[in-house]
Amino acid sequence: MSNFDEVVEICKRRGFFWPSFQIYGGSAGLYDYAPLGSILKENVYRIWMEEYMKIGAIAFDSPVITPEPVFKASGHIQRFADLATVCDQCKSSYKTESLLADKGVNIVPENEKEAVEILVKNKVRCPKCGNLLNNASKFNLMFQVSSNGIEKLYLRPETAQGIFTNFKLLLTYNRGKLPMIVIQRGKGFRNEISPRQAIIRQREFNMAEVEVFIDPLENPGFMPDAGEEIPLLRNNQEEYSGNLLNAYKTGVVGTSEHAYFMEITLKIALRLGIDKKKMRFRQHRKDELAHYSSDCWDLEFLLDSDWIEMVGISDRGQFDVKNHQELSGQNLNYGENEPRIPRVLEPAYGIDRMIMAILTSTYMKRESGYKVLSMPPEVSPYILAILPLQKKDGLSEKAQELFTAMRALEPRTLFDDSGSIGRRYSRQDEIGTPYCITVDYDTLSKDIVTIRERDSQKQIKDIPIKSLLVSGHFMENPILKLLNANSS
RNA sequence: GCAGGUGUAGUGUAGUCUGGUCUAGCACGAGAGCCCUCCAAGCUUUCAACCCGGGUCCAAAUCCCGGCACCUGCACCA
Repeated sequence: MSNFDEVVEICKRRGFFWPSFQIYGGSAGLYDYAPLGSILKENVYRIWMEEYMKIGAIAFDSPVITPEPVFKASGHIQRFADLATVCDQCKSSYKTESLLADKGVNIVPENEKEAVEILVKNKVRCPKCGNLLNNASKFNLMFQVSSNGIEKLYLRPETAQGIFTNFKLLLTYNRGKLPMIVIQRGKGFRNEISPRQAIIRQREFNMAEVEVFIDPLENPGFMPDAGEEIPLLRNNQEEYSGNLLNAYKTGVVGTSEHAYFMEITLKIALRLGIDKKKMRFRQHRKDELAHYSSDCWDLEFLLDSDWIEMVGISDRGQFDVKNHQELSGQNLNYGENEPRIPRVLEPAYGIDRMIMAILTSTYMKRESGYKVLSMPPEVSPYILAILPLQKKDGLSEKAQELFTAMRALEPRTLFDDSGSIGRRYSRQDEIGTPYCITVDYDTLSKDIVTIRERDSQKQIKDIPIKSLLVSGHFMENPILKLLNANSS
């Protein structure tokens, strides 16, 4: 079993995620977040939002169902619906556009009919078997929603357009000032031909997008600190390793704002517990850039031996706002004396992929073979488990009593009295709970408990219960500092 | 979408080739209990599966067809 397979096995068994609708045989590319995963996902979103609010972001939330004109303006109707050609001899399928490009025909056909005409006229053959090709069919990567039959509606493939279409209102809200950072979390939908690798490639997925609106005439003043070093792979294949300030200064990253948001992104990934040794930034080649993008750096994560895109930080320039202005006829300019279209930098986060990165980064096996998810406490679904040393002699009841009191203070608290104490610790290790409180005979006589830390398996004994039953986050309890000092 | 492979309790698997004591075995898991003063110990006991539909046959987990799902490769990945 690969590392990835082992993590997926834990996730299904313990309840991080499950394939959806299994009683009807399942459906490709759709996953449920199970009880533990649902909490984990919220933690990821919370941390993401916190980091952006620290730099002044404002929040937004728009519908997933979106009328057609929005995607006409954004270019998704044209560029997101590919024409596909299938060889009727060997059944291989191709993107019609690239077949034509290979033949030296640089026309993007508008519809099926035109595509067939061009294919036949140029005698395009199947690259595999040499058969003459004569068909084309439209494959839309966006899901269309049926409605009254007049208005065409789509499920959004990205959350961004909801923000762009509200640029004017958001700008007013922001007292007319740029730069303006708008964040939105939510679902995105893409009709993937072949969804794969559990929650890595789904048809419905969780996104967290940021649109940074910048005055094209002014320096927005975003400048990275000399923070963590990270490998950067440029689109000319040159590799650079350094912090993002130097990456900007040496011209590896084109603008200071691009470098700045790359740094914020790296900071979030590290806070989530994703292994720095398994991350890199990679710049898109010109031919792989999205239709709206002029430059893009992905934060990638190494999953077994494949690099997976987690975050795309894309320079969308004036593309979207400009197109919405043209198509809607609304004035979307910024500035009174010298009206101008803002330009946009977009960090877009694939939350499900980040979750997979967290899980595979923090997964480890003890020498005994037992498995641990050593997630940062703020990320793990539960922070605390209350465990009686044994079930008998009133220990279970005493633990239950403490649990009820603790859970009122720290809701991310579990109780478990089944099996043996070792088994209970192990269960908590496997779902990433960083701290266990053990109720033993001293608890009955002296109201003191033992705290056990997940990664080191170290314990501190003789903790008075009343020092735990204090308001405020459990994570900030000074007792834990003691434990961390002891275990290091 | 194409080609090949696979599909057995919550998880991982045995059995499939060669149809028949398979009323489907094992391990982990989960539940109840016993035992136990700290890292999945042991004991008793319970729960739980042949992906779905059709066909062949006296008889199908096993063979055939269709569907669905998963895996690998190709293509796709805004």
